[in-house]
This record gives sequence, C-alpha cells and structure tokens, in this order.
Amino acid sequence: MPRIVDRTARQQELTQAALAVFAERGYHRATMQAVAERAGVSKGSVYDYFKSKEELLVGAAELMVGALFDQTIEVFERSTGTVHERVAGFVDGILAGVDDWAEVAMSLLQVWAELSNADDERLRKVMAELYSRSADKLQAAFDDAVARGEAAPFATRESALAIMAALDGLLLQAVMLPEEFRRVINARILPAWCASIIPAATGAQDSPDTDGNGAKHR
Amino acid sequence: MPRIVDRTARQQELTQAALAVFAERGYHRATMQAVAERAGVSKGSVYDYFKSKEELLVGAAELMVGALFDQTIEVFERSTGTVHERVAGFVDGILAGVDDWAEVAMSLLQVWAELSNADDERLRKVMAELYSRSADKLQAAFDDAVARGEAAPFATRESALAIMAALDGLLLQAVMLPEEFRRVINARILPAWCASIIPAATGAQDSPDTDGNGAKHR
Amino acid sequence: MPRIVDRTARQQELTQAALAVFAERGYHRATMQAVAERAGVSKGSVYDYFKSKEELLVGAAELMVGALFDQTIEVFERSTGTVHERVAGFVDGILAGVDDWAEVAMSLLQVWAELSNADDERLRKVMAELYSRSADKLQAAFDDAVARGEAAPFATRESALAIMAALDGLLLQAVMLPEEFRRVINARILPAWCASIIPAATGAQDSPDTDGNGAKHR
Amino acid sequence: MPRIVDRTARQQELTQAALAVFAERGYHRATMQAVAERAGVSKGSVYDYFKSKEELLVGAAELMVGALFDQTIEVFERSTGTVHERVAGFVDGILAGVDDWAEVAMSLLQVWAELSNADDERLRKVMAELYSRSADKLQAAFDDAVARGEAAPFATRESALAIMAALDGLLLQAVMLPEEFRRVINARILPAWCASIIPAATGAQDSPDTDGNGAKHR
DNA sequence: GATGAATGAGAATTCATTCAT
DNA sequence: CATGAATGAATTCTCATTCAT
Repeated sequence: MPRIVDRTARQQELTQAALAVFAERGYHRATMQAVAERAGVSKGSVYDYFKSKEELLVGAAELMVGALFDQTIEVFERSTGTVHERVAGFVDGILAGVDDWAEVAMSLLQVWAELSNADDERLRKVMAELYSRSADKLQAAFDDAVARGEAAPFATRESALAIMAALDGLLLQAVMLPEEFRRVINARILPAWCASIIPAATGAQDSPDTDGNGAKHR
Repeated sequence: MPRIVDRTARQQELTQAALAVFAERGYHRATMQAVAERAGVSKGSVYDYFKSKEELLVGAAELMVGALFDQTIEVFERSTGTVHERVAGFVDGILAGVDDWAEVAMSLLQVWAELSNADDERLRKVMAELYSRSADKLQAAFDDAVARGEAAPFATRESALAIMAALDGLLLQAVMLPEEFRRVINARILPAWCASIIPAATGAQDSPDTDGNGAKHR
Repeated sequence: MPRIVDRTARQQELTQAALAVFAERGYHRATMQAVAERAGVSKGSVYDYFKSKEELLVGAAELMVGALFDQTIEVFERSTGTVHERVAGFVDGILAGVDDWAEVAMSLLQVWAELSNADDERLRKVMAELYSRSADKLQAAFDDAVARGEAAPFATRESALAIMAALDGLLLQAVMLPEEFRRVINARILPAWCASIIPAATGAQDSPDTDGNGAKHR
Repeated sequence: MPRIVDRTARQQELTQAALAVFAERGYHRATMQAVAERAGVSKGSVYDYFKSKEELLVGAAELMVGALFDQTIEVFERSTGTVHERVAGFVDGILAGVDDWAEVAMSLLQVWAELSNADDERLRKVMAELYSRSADKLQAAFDDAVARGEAAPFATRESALAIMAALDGLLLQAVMLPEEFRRVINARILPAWCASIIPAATGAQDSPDTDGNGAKHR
C-alpha cells in the first residue's frame, strides 16, 4: 500500500501555497516549481492534484473566494438589528475580518486579471459566479428588508453590486496604496456609507437622517 | 532629411496598440509581435521607442491613466453647484464618459495586476502615483468645500479614496459581470450615493472639531 | 501461503497488454500506467515482471514474433505437395491466419521502429534474430527442395528473404492503407507470386543457368 | 533590413538534418535541440520554419518520400522495352539508386511508425498519400500495358501494391539485417521476380513461361 | 506481494530581445 | 531608420521509476 495521504488536505496546501506565490510574484511570474517548493512537494506532484497551472489558479480562486464568502455569510448572519445596522455591521465585520488584506487583495487581483481574459470560457464563467455570490447574499437581505417594510422599495440588485464594488475597490487600494488603505479602514467611514444606500421605510415620519444630500433613493 | 516621424505620435500609437492587445489577451499573453502588428510597425521598431516590454506597460499605464485623469479633471471642472451636486455630477460624468468600459477596465486590470508586484520598485511607485492622482483632486475639492463652510469637516482624504474605490470596484464589474455592470450604471445610484459621503454643513456654527476623521459619520 | 500467481501467465498478460497499447498509441506515447491498466494491475507491479519499459518492449516483441513464428511453422508443416504448393499454401495460410492484421502490423511496426535504433546493442540483436527466424525456416525448406531435386538450385537464402520482405511490406500496407491491403489479400496474388520465386526442377539436365538469380523468370 | 535568407533552402536543410537525426536516434529520442544543432541553427529557429516537432516530421516525410518518388518516376520514365523489362529495370534502378539504404530505411521506418498512429488524422492522411503515390504510377503503367495488349488483363492495382510491398519490405531488411539486405540486392532476384507478376499477353502463343506454379493471374 | 504517491530528469515550446542587413 | 531572422533563457508538463506502507 502506498503512502496514505489526505488528498483534500494536500490539495488545500497546494492552493494555499499557490495563492501565496501568486500574491508574491504574480500569476505568470510564479512557477510551478516555486509553488511546489512552497508547499514542500516536488514539481511533479502538483500535477497529481491539478491538471495544469490554470486549474491550479481556478482551485486557488475557488478556495480564496470560498473562504471570503463563508466569512461574509457568517458575519452577516451574526449581525442583528435593522437592515442598516446589519449592513453596517457586515461591512465592518468584513473589513475587520482579514489580517492581511494586502496579500488577499493581491491574490484576488491576480486571479481576476488572469481569469478575466482566459481563452477558456469556462474559466470566465467560474470567475463571474464566484464574483456574484456575495452580491446575491446581500441582495437577498435587501429584498427581505423591503418585503418586511423595513426599507422603501429600491434597486436591490444594483445597490448590492454597488456595495460590493466599493469593497472590491477598497481591496485594490490595499494593493496599490497600503498606507492609505489602512487610513480608510481606520476612518471607519465605509460601514455607514454603505448602509446609507438603503432607503429608510417610507412610513409617516420619514427617516430624517437619510442625509441631507438630496439622494433620492429609488 | 530623414522622414521625420513624430516620435511622440508614434509612441502614442504604440501605447494605444499595447493597451488594446493587453486588454484582449492579458499582459503576459500579449506578445511584442502582436503589439507591433496592431500598431502597424515591425517588432524591432517597438524597441526604438520602449526599452522593454515592461517600459511599454508603464507607458501604456501612463497614457491610460493620464487620459482618464484628464477626463476626470475636465468633468469636475465643468460641474457646478454645491459640492454634493458637483460630486454627483462628477461621478455621473465619469461613468458616462467612456464608451467601452469593459476594454478600459480590462486594460487597467492588467496594468494593476502586473505593476503591483513588479520586481522594480520604481514601477510600483509609478502605479501608486497614477492611482492617487484622481483622489488628490477629489480631496482638494472636499477640503475646499469644508473651508468654505459648504460641508461639515470630515475625513476628506479617506472619503475621496472611498469614492474612488467605489468607482474602481465598479470597473471590475465591467470586466467580470458586464451585463450587471450596465444595470448598475443605468440605475444611476452611484452619483447620489457617492455625494452622500459628504456631510452637510452643520448649521450656524462651523464644526470646530475638524479632526479630519469624520468621526461623526460612524 | 501467498497467492500463487503464475508469473509466466501474468507476464504474458502484461506483454499482451503492452502490445495492444503500443499498437494503439505507439511505443513512446504508451505509458506504463496505460499498460498496467490494460492488464488490470497496478503500475508498480509491472516492474515486478519487467525491469523497465524497454524490457517490456523486448518481451512484447518476443511474444509477438514468437507467436507469429509458431503459427508460421505450423502452417508450413501442415502444407503438403510440391515446394511450390507448399510455399503458396504457406503464404496463403499466413495471410489468412490473422484476424486483425492492422493491429499486429502496428505493433510490429512499433517494435521495429523502437528496437532498430536502441542504444543497447543487445536489443538490436534480439530484433535481428527475431526477424530472421522465419526466413531461416523458409530457407531450410528451399534447401531441402533443391537437395531433393524438386527445384533447380537457386539463391535460397535470398529468395526466402525476398518472400519475407513481400510479406512484411504487405504488413505495412495493413497499417498505411487498410482498405487497399484487404484488396491485395483478397486478390490472392501473393501465394502464386511468392511460389514463383522457386525455379522448377530442370528436367533431365540440370538447369545450366542456375546462377542463383532466377534469370529465367523475367 | 534583416539578414536575407532563402527560406526554402533553410527549410530543406532542416528537414535533412531532421531526417538524419531521426534515423540516428529515432523520432522520439531525437530532440529539437539535436536537430537544430545538426542544421547549425539554434533551437528556437527551427520553430521559425516548423510549427512543431510533428510538423517537422511531416516536412521530413514529404521531403524524403518526395525525393524517392521523383527518383522512382525518373527511373521508370527512363526504362524502355516491354512492360516486363520496364518493371525489372525500374526495380533494379530503384534499388541501385540509393547509396545508403540503411539510413533512408531507418528514416522511413520512423516516419511510418510515428505517423501511423498520430492523433491528428490529417497526418495519417498525408502518410497514406505519400505511400500510395508510387503504387499509382506503377499501376498506371500496368493499365497502359493491358490496354495496349502487352499484358493479359490482371489485378493491376493489387499487383502494383504487391511490388511496392516487396520493395518496402526489403527496406525493413536494410534496417534489420543490413548484411543480408546487401546479399539480397546483390543476388538481383527482385527485378525478375517483380516483373513476373505481370502476366504475358494471351495471344495465340501463350507465354509458356508463366512459371510452372500454376499461378493464374487474374 | 501489491499499490499508487512522490519524484525529477528531460523535452517541447514560447517569446523578449538583439543585430546584421 | 526599419526590419525580421536568429537566439536561448525560461517554463510547463510528462512519465518512467522508486519505495513507503
């Protein structure tokens, strides 16, 4: 009998190693050799787990986005209060929940840059799906809030995407301007701002706080 | 007299060609050959204008971000009214000002992904500078507004960055989810939302607490 | 008591599997994995029976040529009548005796192509020996016929080789032009033609022309 | 202006080098590096002329078979007399026309072995076409002879193929049993034997020599 | 005995870069 | 000046072989 190995565990070690190397050197500059070394196995072994470098990228993308998503969900489920509070809490939780945004962001950037113009359409599909998962969750919460009368009807899908955009854009800053990124995080302006996209319920007394900027949420 | 070809013009043709090819195939899959062909010159000639592929990337990045910046400025200068109105107008103008966001976004994504982990630190600097230029402009306008009492003191730098984040994040969607991107644009929720980050002026007495971190907006 | 698997039997299963895979994909494209799978054993086990892929090839070659040879012998022994009749019968029998010439031929072709320029001289020797065995048999029959006065003296070795050449060349056609190969077989021109290489006995006075080149048969 | 090179000449140098290396080490053991070195160029340059190793093989095959074919044609065109004489002369001419059959045969063997089970069907087609070209020529001559009453009607296609088979089979011997091959050649038994496949015209006086082996040429 | 996970040598292929013309 | 032929470093991927279990 051959060495008994937990294939799933080994696979995850590899994706983690891949993620790290991709973040460090970029997907194309990263060699399979380097990934293998980082994972402590030989070059050839990587191919026992992933058919190609591209598949390794997909695996890495899935692992990473999956982890982020799981965390997102958990944060969101845990949050309580009004929709506004929940969204603010969610944004806050997400931003606080990652130690090293720079590395995560770099990995994501590499995944995006590579998958977005892959020849293989399947890969582009995978990426799109991974991308929209969190938005789906947020939108569902919005729809629910509207249904429960907690918020006035509004463009829930678009708003969810807008919030995700702000978060993703922030990620880019973690890569591009690490110091400034920290300041933005510390200023804690995103939670409230993101929550403000949800219009208050249009009861008798309209939420007077819907800011004084004339934003008329449709 | 030798043919006088305007070096600058030729250089720009090349960066444009490069941008197009980078968007199409990704920076690494893009060959110098392909760029040369697209620009209608020979492979060797590219090296008369750019020392290396990496320099070509930098040139392309500068051209592209420069163009975006110029447009940003122009849009912003043109806008009138209150800060809120100006910001909303700015966001609206930016989003409306590009025909094919997908291509621009793809190019930017490639530039970011490649420059962000370049071995050469100079390149990372270039990128950071390019990135923060628009934020600088926005922040200046915010500071101005605060100084003029048009807005309550707030974390102007961080807010400017947050808005830029939202815009950049939206760009990613142009790449990742083109259809949904269009819907977000058409829903026109971004201008108002972005403007809402600026706190209204606080009544008679100007906020003396201008600590610059927008603590109030939590 | 450990499972007693007949080593020889297992070895033969392996060579058969190898032959099949070699025919299908060519020697070099054939992987040990594929051979093992075809034989229903594990990759590692193949090495219990053959020291290397090359040894497997030799084993396969020996099995295949041995089988062909055995069949050749049997067909020849069974044939009766004059030498001419026996040779014609032999050729006919050989050609009729294999169901799937295409596969056999492909295997042989692979064996030949690989062994013929092996680094190891031993392998080239093995191949040469395998190759000449049938010719030996044919020649012996020719010599016998000449000795018995059934045929005029002629270049028996060379003629035997010529007949083998025709048969081997036909094999190539089974690979290269399967349909045409069938037509040649069905036309049944080979038996008579091959037999015609043997000069008839020259009546009372021995054929004076017997210079060994069958000049008469022009 | 870049170096001016005769692409066709260079291409032929490469195919020749390839043929030599293939003959020496076998197609799979032959590295592009070795072929390049033999041709006196760099590894990368080979790819300026051939898209892949496989294409190089095809090019080599075409060159070699083309040369053989041209020679065949020339030999045949030059031969005069009756069909029998022409065929005998043709066979003789072919066999005498190559200095180093061993190398040619080895190359051919490699080409056949590799192309015959190529994944790409196009390659198999190419090979089949190359293979049947000479047979076509021979058959045409046979048909002509029959039409002119020089020979009795017979299976011209099949006979042509049979002769080609004998010649190709002989080639194998040049690889497998070089010494014996020489003896067969020197014994000069093939020309007459090959010619004997053509039945004499069935005029008043039937050719009585149609051998005594009862071969009834259909 | 058998297995199949791990290894790593080896090869094809690509493409940025150079430079002779 | 421009060109594109030539180069060769660098990388992905394959697969025979080994060996721990």
